[in-house]
Amino acid sequence: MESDNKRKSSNFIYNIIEEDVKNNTFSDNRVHTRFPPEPNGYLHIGHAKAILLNYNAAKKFNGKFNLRFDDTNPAKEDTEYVESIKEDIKWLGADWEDRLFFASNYFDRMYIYAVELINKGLAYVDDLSPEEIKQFRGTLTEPGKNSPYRERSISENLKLFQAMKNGEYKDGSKVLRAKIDMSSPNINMRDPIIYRISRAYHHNTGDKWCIYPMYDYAHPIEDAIERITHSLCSLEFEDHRPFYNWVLSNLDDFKNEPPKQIEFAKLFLTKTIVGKRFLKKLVDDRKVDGWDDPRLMTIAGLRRRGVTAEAIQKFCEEIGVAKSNSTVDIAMFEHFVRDDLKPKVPRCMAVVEPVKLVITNLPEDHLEWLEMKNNQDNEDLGVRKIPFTKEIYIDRDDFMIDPPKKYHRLYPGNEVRLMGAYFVKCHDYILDVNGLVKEIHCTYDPETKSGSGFTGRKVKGTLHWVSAKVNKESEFRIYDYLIDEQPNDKDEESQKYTLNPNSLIIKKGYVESSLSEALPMQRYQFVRHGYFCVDIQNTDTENLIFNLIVSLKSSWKPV
RNA sequence: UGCCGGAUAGUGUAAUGGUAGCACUACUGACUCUGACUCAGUCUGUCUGGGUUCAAAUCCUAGUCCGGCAGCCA
Repeated sequence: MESDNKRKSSNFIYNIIEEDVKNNTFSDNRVHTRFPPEPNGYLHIGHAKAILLNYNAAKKFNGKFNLRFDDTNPAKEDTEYVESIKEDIKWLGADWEDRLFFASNYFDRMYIYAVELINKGLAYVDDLSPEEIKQFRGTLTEPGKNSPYRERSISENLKLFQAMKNGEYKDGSKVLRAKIDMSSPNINMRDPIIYRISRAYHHNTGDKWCIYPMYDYAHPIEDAIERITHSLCSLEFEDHRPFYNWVLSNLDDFKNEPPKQIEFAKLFLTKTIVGKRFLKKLVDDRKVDGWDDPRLMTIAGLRRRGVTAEAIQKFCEEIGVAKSNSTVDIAMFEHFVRDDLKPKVPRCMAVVEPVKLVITNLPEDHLEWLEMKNNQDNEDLGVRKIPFTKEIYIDRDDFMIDPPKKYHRLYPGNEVRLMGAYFVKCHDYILDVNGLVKEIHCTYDPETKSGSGFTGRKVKGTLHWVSAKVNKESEFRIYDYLIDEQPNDKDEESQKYTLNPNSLIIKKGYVESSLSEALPMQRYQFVRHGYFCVDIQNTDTENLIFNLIVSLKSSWKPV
């Protein structure tokens, strides 16, 4: 739809690209984006925004999208993460085609470019210790001081840098720095370090290198080598942009059509922390069941929870993108999850907290197969049969002895509809020794059969139910937010948030017998409850495990 | 006390000098064999003060508030 398209197209990044295309800023009006993760952790919902933004920007302008691992710090990186990241991005639907790259594949060229900078008098080897470098850097309000090694000759720098590469110095004993301006008001321009010595084993290049380029130096080169046009990154790199441009403007290969760095605000969600430290600590402390625990907003966790890639895509499009930090209400995310699942999945009945209901005017061996549509909004999903018997289960909170006003469900003397079946009227109930309702006794009215067109009288409530005789026992994992209150950044930093002790509640109940053969990752709506997904690890069909994806909304508020 | 950003309903985001719109949330009501969905409606907004202009969310100016920056992390 045109208006739809127009609405989606309006964000400041698309506007910049559109302008560049119009002005032919990049030859042939090409557009080329990339997603550059460091393989040091799992991807989460915040990354999804960045991935899809890059991917959609390329797609929108008939451009290309690369996946590039920014693996310039072997101390923190691992192949395990490379694999999980590839899987997650593929699942999200961002297609890098044959353009999978690694920054580490450019190490040779980066070295040569560093030599070029030295030859131009734009880089020097510094022998200052880390502490000294810090001191010489100055502060936010005071300028830095030049290193005593700043004026070494080009030939000496060349020799020293090569020796660094050849492993002649200890880790941390020397660095290569860009020679810019120690008094710059932008600290990132105070002779930033571009190479350090580190003998860490690299997941890709092994022990070939003992010097590694720093992000600020490596990234513009990576982008330029891949001929990226628009290099999107998060807001905290805004201050780094001058150096990004400095690198490219001083390297002969990249003077033409250098990529443009554009910063945007990353995604924050209420009731959610996606910080790497936070996630890693939860996993390490076994507070959650691995990186793909359904309560985590990792891509893997969301996938296992049953959230669809389409829901995430739609959500990421709708939240838009801007330059101001903001926190999106988790309710918005949940809306798109429901919205996506609504027409797609079958609607069935499940009783999560069972209490027995006996239909006293039905014979003991009554078994009637009733036909139900699988999805009222999608006829393609067909119909199924459900067994109706004398004894059934309903959910405990659908019955009250002393109901409050406006309670539409079952109570003594009240009549409700059993979904897909008949009206039942409660005439009695039995309590157990603890005073808890043990059995509800009703009579049914055969004239009120579902689909019969009966209009004799109306009921206010319709209950879901499951036969007590023909059914499937199931486990329901009811998830809630991992954290109750939104912690501020400092809390996240110091791990001061409190975990919700009720983030996972396991309930045992019943589903319709038609779900007996449900397979892992199959999704359903359990009417009046929410959307559920058979757990991926649930290969034992004897014990079905359903993960709550998202509950249905409800305007019913018990007083 | 330095530099760089930012500020539009409760939340997120449009409007590129010309009717402040969309989505989510909340609340009303209608409908309902899901207290869902759907439909109808309501509440609520341009940070502040000046200026330019026929006309300002938009341009200028002075403030206020918020965020980021002093890793050999990215």
